[in-house]
Amino acid sequence: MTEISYRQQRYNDKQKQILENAAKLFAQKGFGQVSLEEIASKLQLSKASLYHYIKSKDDILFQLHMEAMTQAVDALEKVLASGDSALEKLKKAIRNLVVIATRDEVLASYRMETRFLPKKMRPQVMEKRDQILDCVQRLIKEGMEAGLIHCKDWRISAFAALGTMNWIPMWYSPSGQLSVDEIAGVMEEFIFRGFGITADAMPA
Amino acid sequence: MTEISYRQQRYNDKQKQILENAAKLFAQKGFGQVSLEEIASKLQLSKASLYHYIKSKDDILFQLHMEAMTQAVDALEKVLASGDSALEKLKKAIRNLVVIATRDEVLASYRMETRFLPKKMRPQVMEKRDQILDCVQRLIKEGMEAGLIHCKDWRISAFAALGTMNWIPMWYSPSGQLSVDEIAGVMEEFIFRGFGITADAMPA
Amino acid sequence: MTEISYRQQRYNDKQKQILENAAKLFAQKGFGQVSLEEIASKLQLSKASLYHYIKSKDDILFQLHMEAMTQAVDALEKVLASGDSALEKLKKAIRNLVVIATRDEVLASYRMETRFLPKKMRPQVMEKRDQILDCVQRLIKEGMEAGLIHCKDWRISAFAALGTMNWIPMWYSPSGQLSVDEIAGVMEEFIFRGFGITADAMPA
Amino acid sequence: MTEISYRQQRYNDKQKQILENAAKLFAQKGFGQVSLEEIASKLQLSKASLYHYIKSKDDILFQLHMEAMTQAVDALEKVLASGDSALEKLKKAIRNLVVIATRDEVLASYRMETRFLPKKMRPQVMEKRDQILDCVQRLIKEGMEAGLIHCKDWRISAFAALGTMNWIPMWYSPSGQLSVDEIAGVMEEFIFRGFGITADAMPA
DNA sequence: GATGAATGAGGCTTCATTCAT
DNA sequence: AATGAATGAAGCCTCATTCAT
Repeated sequence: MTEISYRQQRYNDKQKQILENAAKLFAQKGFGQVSLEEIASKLQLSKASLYHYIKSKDDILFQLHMEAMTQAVDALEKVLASGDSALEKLKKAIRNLVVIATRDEVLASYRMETRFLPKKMRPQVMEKRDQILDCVQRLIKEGMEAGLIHCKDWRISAFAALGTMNWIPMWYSPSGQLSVDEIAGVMEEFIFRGFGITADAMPA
Repeated sequence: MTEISYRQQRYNDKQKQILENAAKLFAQKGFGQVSLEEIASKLQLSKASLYHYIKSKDDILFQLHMEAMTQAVDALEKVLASGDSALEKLKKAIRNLVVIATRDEVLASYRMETRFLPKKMRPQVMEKRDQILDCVQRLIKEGMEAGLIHCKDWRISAFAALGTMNWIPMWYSPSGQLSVDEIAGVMEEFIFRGFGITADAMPA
Repeated sequence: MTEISYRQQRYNDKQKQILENAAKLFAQKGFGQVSLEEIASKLQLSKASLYHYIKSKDDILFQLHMEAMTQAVDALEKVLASGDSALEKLKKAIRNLVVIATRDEVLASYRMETRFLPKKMRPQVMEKRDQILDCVQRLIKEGMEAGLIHCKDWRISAFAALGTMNWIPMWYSPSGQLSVDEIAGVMEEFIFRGFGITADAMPA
Repeated sequence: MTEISYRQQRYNDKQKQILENAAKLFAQKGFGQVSLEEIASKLQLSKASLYHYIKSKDDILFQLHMEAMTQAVDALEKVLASGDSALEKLKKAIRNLVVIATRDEVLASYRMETRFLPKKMRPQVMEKRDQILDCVQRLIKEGMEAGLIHCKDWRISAFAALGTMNWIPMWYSPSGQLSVDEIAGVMEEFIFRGFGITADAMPA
C-alpha cells in the first residue's frame, strides 16, 4: 500500500508540475503559441512522456480551467460561509481574487483562454463560471440588503468589479513597485467606492 | 481619375472587410486559432487572394492594433482638447471607451492578442499603448488637481478603471438587456465612485 | 506597312528587353529564385503584361538558351569558315567565348540553368549544345591534323577548355582589375598550353 | 552506452543518407527545383519525418557546402603539408579535386548553388571558399618559386584550372568511357601545361 | 516509466497563370 | 496594350499524437 501510494504520489506530483508549467506558459504566450515540446523540455521530459500524465493538450487547458475556477469558487464560498459582515466578506473576496489574479502557476490562463476550449469541454467550465458569478451576486446582494451597496445595475457593476481584477494579469509585474497586498488595497478601495459604499462603512 | 479612385475605393473597402472580419474572428477564437483559410472563406475569397490586400497574417494583427489604439487615442485626445470640465472630460472618455469596447469590427482583438505580435512590430504598438495611458493619466491628473479625484494610487486606479472597460468584451452580448448607453452609464458611475468623486460633483 | 512594322518593332524591342533582363536575373539568382513579378517590375510592367510578350516563364529560359547557344555556334562557325590557320581559329574562338562568358545580357544563364528546362524543350537545346561541341571538336581536329595539338584525350581536353571559360561567370566581376581582353589573353595562353601547343607555334 | 551509440549511429546514418540524396538531387535539378517531398519520398520517409534529422531545407544546403568545402580544404592542406615536391603536390591536388568533383553524394551542389544560401549562412561558407583559394595560391606560389610555373597572371590561371575541374559535373557521367583516374590524368596534363610546366619537369 | 521515431493534418506564403476590363 | 483581381498548386514548416522498444 505504501509502495502504491508512493508511486501514486510521484505520479500526481509530476502531473501537477506539468499543469503548473503549462499554466505559466499559456499565460505568457497564449495557448496556441505553446507547444507540448516546450512544456516537456521545461520539465526535462520528452514530448512523448507527457502523455503518461495528460490526455491531450486540450485536456491540460480544461484541467487548468477547472482547477482555477474551483479555487475561486472555494475561496468565495468560504468567505460567504463565514460569519463576517457583508462588507468584510466583500473585502476578503476581493483580496482572494487579487491574490489569485497575480499568481500564474495555476490559473492566470483560465481568464483569457476559455475560447480555446473544445466545445465538448465548455459546459463544465461554464457551470463553474456561473458559480463564480453566483457567489459574487450573493456577496453584492448581502451588501444591498444591508443598505450599504447602491448601484444602478448590480450585474454590470459586478462585471466592472471582476474586470478590475481580471485585467490585472495584463499589467501586473511581480517586479513592480507595489506588493500584491498594496494592490489589493487599491482595488478594494476602488471597488468599494464603485459599489457606492461610503468610507465610514468600510471595514478597517 | 474617377476610374482610379473607384478602383482604389474598392481595394480599400475589401481591405477593410478583411480586417474587420479578422478582428471578429480573433476576438472570438484567438489569433492562433484563426486560419487565413477561415478569413478568406468568410469573404468568399481564396486564401491566395487575401494576399492582394494584406502582407501577412501578422500584419493583419498589427494593423488591427494600430487602428484600434489610434481610435482610442484620438477619442481621448479629442476629449482632452475640449474646453469641458475635468469630470465632463472623464465622463466622455468613459463613454467613448465603452463604445469602442462593445464594437468588435476593428479592435476587440487588440486588447488580448498583443503578445502574438512579432517583436519587430511591438515598438510601434507600445508607443500607442503608452499614449493611451498618458491620456488617461492626464485625465486623472486634471481631476486630482481640481480636488475632485482622491485615490491611494492613481496608477493602479487607472488600471482598475481601464480593466472595467477592457473586460467588457468578455461578457458583453449585443443581444443583452442593457443598451451600450446604459452600460456606459453604469460604468461611469462605478468608475467615478472608484476615483472618489462624490455624487454632487458628478456632471449631469 | 510602316505603321505595322513600327508596332512590330516596338513589340520586338520589348520582348528583347524582357529576355535580357530575365537573363541577368537568372544569372544572378538562379532560375527558380526569380519571379515574374521581379522581371516585370524591373521593366515597370505589371506581371500580367509580360504575357503579351512571352508565352511562359519556361519559354523565357528556352529562348535564352537558344539565343545564347546560337550566338556561340554562329561565332564558332564563322571562325571555322574563315581562311585562318588552325591556331588562329582556336585563338579567335577562345576570344569569342570569353567575351560571351563575361556578358550577362543574353546568355549567362544558359550555362548553368539547362536543367530547369522542361523536358519538352530539351531536345532542341541539346541539338544546339551538340553543335557547339562539334564546332569545338572540329577546331581541335584541325590543330591535331596540323600536328600542333597533342593531348591524351581530345574530348576531355575540350571539356577542360570549355570549363575554364564557362566557369568565368563564377568569379568574373566587371569591376575587377583585368579587362575582358586581358582575361582572354590569359585564358588563351592557358588553353593553348593545355592543348600542348608550343610557344613558338602560337599566333601573335 | 552500446545502446546509446547504436541509436546515435542510426541517427547519423539517416542524416547522412538525407544529405547525400539531397546533394544528388540538387546537383541534378537545382536547389529550388527539389522539394523536401521529393527528398523524403526517396528515403521512404514522410516529409515531416525529415525534420527529425535536419533543421530546414536551407540547412541542408549549408551543411552540404560546409562538408564539401571542408573535404576540399582538408585534401589540399594535407597535400601542402606533405614533403613532396611542388609539382607532386600540384599533381596530387588535381587528383583529389577531380575525385571530389566526380562524386555527387556530398558535394556536387556546392559548386553551383551557393547563391541560394540565406545571407546568414554565407560568411562561414565564404571563409571556406577563401581557404580553398588560399591553398591553391600556395600551391602555385611554390611552383613559381621553384621556377617551374610560368604564367601571365597566376590568379586568372588558378581560376582557369579550378574551372576545368569545377565544370566536370556538367558533363561527367559515371557510365562514361573514361575512369575517374583517367580523367584526372588528362586534367593533370592540361593544367600542368596550362601553367607552363614542361613535360620533362612533370612528375611520373 | 520513458523516449526516439514517425506521421497526418494543417498553417502560412509564393507564384505562374488566366481573365475581365 | 495594359493591368487589377483572382486562384490552384505547390512549397516549407510545425505540431499534437501514436507506437515500438
